[in-house]
Amino acid sequence: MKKVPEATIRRLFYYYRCLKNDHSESPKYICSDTLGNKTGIKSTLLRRDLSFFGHMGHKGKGYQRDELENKLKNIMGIDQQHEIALIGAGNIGKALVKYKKFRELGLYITEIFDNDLDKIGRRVGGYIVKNVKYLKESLEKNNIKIVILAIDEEESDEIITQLQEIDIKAIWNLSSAQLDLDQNVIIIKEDLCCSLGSLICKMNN
Amino acid sequence: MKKVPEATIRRLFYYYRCLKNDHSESPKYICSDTLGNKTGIKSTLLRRDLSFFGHMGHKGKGYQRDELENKLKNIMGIDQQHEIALIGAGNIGKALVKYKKFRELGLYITEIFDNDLDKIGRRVGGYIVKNVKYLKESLEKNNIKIVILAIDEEESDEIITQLQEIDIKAIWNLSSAQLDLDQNVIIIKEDLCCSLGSLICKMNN
DNA sequence: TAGATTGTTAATCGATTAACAATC
DNA sequence: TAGATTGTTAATCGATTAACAATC
Repeated sequence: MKKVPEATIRRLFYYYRCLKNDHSESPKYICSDTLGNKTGIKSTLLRRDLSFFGHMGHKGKGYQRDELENKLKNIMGIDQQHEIALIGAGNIGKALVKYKKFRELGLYITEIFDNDLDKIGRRVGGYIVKNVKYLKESLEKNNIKIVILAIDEEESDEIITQLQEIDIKAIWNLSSAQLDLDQNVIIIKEDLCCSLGSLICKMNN
Repeated sequence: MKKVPEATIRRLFYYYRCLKNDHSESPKYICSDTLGNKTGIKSTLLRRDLSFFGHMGHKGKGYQRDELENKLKNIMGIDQQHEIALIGAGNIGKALVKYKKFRELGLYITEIFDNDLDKIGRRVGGYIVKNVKYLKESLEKNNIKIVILAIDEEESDEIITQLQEIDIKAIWNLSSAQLDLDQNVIIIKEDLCCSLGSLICKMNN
């Protein structure tokens, strides 16, 4: 099978969410034009995206809603629950713990770590913030393979060194730190400062 | 002058931040190889990016640090302060108000709005949450042209209609709502659910 | 059969990389 | 002058779009 492009992967979620949120249910089928309009993605691109995963539609009819929703869920791996560890119990970290929509996707933050003694031991969204020095031990014990990194730059070096020693599969990096880990750890970087900065820059250019 | 590519704009901020945070100052010049390594961007791409804005470097020497930092600041438009309005005083919104790094860039959230009566009137990070029905009035009065949208999906339709009537320049859309506004409003969408969802999807593919 | 719509192939567009002449 | 490094041009890569044959 051909390699699925990065850009396609990012769009799968939009298709999925649109189907999930659209409870009008009644027409059993939805065509690429309709789903494309709702998600703001051209229908031809949508069809191409979906075709990477085999024949998902029905010629002359469109895509069967339930079927497509379930297939997408399965492809994205959110048909099962995932436990996630959060490193950094600052403002952003705390907001993420309380963010309901992750849970709707079966994504649960069940461990919270920080290196700030003021934060360790406190309760955030029902979980007690642990000392980051127990990170490795705790992730291995609970078999957690996904990490959200929401630390401040100042704390980063120490924590990045620790991360290198743990067998994790994926990191959602919300910090400004640049991670140079093992090739086979999936990393998505979401740099809020950079994003807002780009907005101002675009305004100016 | 040639149109600056989207991708270039996003990278300018990395170059800028790297220079700003690197207080080792001592060598007056930094070459594209060094700055490229620090930011994780190939030096040839970096040079191409910068060249869109004229001759920024000095052949045989590299880029003069202060000069480049200031030019970038000027190009991005963060050499002056910007006031920003936040719509949505939920978990994410509150975290953004308290986020120090925006202020370091001269970006200040000075108005906060919500449509939830429980939130209106409360204080978040020193500012009182206003009723979103005063949005237009308040932004015009204070001449605010930049909006951060951090609302829940449920509230979105009403608020988006309101946004259409206001003369704003840029929106940083952290909600899952799809905005179809005037062509000349700059919009950057940062969809946290989609981003974390893509991470799980990449793990699976 | 006629109409609708998918899935695929080729063409286009945009972004990155490689190569290197210009020049400090 | 020799070495270093920029800025630019051409080549490559990857993503989107247009066109359309296949088929329900």
